[in-house]
Amino acid sequence: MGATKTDHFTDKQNELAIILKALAHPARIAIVEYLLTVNTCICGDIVNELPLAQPTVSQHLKELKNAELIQGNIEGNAVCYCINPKTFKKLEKLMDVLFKSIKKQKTTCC
Amino acid sequence: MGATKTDHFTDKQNELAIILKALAHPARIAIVEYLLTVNTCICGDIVNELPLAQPTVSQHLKELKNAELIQGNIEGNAVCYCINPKTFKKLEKLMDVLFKSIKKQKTTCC
DNA sequence: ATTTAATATTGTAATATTACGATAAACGAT
DNA sequence: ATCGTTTATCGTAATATTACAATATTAAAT
Repeated sequence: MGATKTDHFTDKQNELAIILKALAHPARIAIVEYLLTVNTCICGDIVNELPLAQPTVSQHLKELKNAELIQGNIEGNAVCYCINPKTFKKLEKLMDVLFKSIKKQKTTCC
Repeated sequence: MGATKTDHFTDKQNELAIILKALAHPARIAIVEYLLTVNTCICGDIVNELPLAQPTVSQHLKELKNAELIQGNIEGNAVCYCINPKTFKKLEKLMDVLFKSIKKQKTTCC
């Protein structure tokens, strides 16, 4: 016990859960929003922007990168980060299925 | 250390993170999807539907209820659950801001 | 009043997340 | 080669999440 029983759920359910989980932290939302305003920046810029220590920011960046929500390219001794629109589009599609289902529902509740 | 530093982020960032976190588990996505197909059901139906023990399902339902993604109405000795469309619409609006920003971005990356 | 059925809560073990200091690794500049 | 800059990783403490057995609660049925 303790670990999520991913085996028992569908691939789509697990995939959506992984992307949502990567976004489900205010620091990571802030990073994404920041990247959307500046388009591109190095890790140090994000460290300056957030009220968190450098290793913490680095860890959040790693999680966003693992979920493929962002991309990091090495530029000399710095790393240039940016949004990976592909994953966001995938997320949008998955969420759209949910949102459309909700709009189709007629009964409010029991 | 250990706890999320919610104080340092905006209300919107925290609000979105809380809703996403509530959805960011395959079991809870499965519950939401199931509720969307049946519109309304009692807790026991969800327990039968999922590969999880009754207390685990009850805990997931509580989290979805805390985030106001679902609603639970007492019906005799059973509890009738259903989707709360309001929160999903709020989520859709918050996500739409992100998705639109991504579409506006011209530069792919560094 | 007792029994049955449906949920919730409590307690707890296993695991995961969050945060950061200390340190390492990688590169450019001197 | 050494130094400064930038980022990642390691180690670790605090906290949160996930899961379930056992138990409690609630209400209907007998």
